[in-house]
This record gives sequence, C-alpha cells and structure tokens, in this order.
Amino acid sequence: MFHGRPYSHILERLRGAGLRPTRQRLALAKILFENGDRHISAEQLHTEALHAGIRVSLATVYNALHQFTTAGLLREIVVDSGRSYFDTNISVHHHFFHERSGYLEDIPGEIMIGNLPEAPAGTAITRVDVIVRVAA
Amino acid sequence: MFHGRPYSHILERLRGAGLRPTRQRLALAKILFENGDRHISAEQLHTEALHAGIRVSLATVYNALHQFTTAGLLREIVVDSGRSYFDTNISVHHHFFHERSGYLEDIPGEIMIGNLPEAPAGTAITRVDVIVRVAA
DNA sequence: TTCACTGCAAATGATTTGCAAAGCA
DNA sequence: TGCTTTGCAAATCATTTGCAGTGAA
Repeated sequence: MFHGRPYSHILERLRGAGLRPTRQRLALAKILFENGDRHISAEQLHTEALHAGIRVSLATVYNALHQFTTAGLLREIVVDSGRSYFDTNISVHHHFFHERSGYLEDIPGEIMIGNLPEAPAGTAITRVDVIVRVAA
Repeated sequence: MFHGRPYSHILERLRGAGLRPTRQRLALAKILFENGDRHISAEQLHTEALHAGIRVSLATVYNALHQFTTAGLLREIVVDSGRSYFDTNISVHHHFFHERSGYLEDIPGEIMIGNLPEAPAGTAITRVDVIVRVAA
C-alpha cells in the first residue's frame, strides 16, 4: 500500500523477534501485518500468499505462524476444535465467534471481568479469554 | 455406586432426550453421569469404557458424545486445538485451563462479566465462555 | 419387520516431521 | 563456509464416514 516504504518496519519487527528475515517470512509478515487486524488460519494465509505470487509451502506457513506466535507477534485463538486462528491484534481484547460460519470477530470496547478467583496453587494466570458465541 | 438402583434414572435421562437407551449408550452415560462433574475426551471415555469391560467402538463413543451434547446432557469445550473435552456440568460456569498439562478445571464461584456489548446485528448470544489460562 | 444403532476399516483434514536441498550471515 | 530455513512427501492424530451386520421396538 505504501510505495517507497518497502519492508523496513517489518524487517525490524522480525529482527527484533530474533527471526531471520527470509523471503517467505517477510512476505507472510507483510500479508499479516499490513492489512489491519486479522483472524487468519494457516490454510487461509497459505492461499493468500499463493494468490500474491509468493511461492511458499504450507509447512513453512505453519512454521512461520508458530514462530511469530512464540515471538509474541501473533496470538493463537482456539474456538473451534480442529482449526486454529491467529490474531494479529495482540493487545488485550476478546471475541465474538459466529457458530454457523466459523467467523471470528473482535469485541469492540473493553469487557470487565469481576470476581475472578485466584489461580490454583502453584500456577499463575497467563491469559484470560472471553469468547462470546453467537448464532443467527 | 448404588446397588439396587441400576439404570433407571439414566434410562429416563436418555429417553427424555429422545435417545434410544442402547447397551452402549447406557454404559457410557453411566460412566459420564455417575462420577460427579467431569471433563473428558472421547479417547479417555473410550479407555474407561474398555476398562469397565464394556465393548464399544471409538466411533460409537464419538457418536454418543455428540448426541448427548446435542440433547443438552453435555457441553463441549474447546481450549486446545486438536482435542475436544466434554463437560458433564451443564450449568453456567467457567474454566481454568492448565496450559502445560492440558488439564481443565472448573472455576469455583461465579464470574461477573460487565460491559458486554450487544451481539452483532442479526445474531444472538448462545453462550459466553471464559477460559482462564494458567501455567506453573 | 423395520429402522435406528453399532463396529470396523477406510477416509478425511489439520497439523507435524524427516531429511535433503537451498538460502542467509 | 556453516548453521538456518525451506520444500516435499510421508507420517500422525483426532475425528468422521460408508456400509454391512445387529439390535431395539
């Protein structure tokens, strides 16, 4: 979208995460991070990459998604058994899940959670997920 | 556990759900509903059934779990991609998910959720899931 | 008898893995 | 050059399906 401002910011992002900026990682990161907030599956990302003329294998897409997730650039969301979504919005927020279509959508605004009990002994909370399931 | 009170209540439960009380459905329901609140996977239930001396195929276990879920006797919980848990507690409640072990546990007490926005146009909320992920 | 239910084995679909070839530092 | 990363195809894992045989009403 921005001519004359190629990959530098994405390049930084990958480098900052300790990931070598290979051709395929750069291209995938571009699709992921230059199109606003997205909820995307591995298969979808692979398809988009091929459409964009990027030669990349599905295995590499899986690798990249997991590496990005581990590096904190993505967040994995599980709502539906047998399919993972990756969210490019890594800030604290929650989701609407459309049960019929499998469509995942950010919940606008902030949700307040009260009365949350302490984590079981010897554990600490790593994340709280709220999934509001909706149907037509 | 209760001698002299064999399957009558379970039988009723299945009949009430419009499910023919076959030998395998009765046996599986017995394992599921006579041991308090449980979070169980298909594979686990199958193993337990075999241990209890019940000849039942894994396919039938899957069928039964889905039929029970559709009938409202169970609730399916997805926390972990690639594995489904079924919860015998169908009242409104939420879960701790132990990320390392995959263990799922009820959150005691009630969680208050405020500021929940309206469901997207044309949809209605079917359920709200709160999953508190914890790690050691 | 009839139609639902079950078991088996094969099919499916998402994800992972092994390993040789190719690519970045 | 040396260590990563990639691609491919095969392997895996949970789950589903097709279909012939079995069982409940």
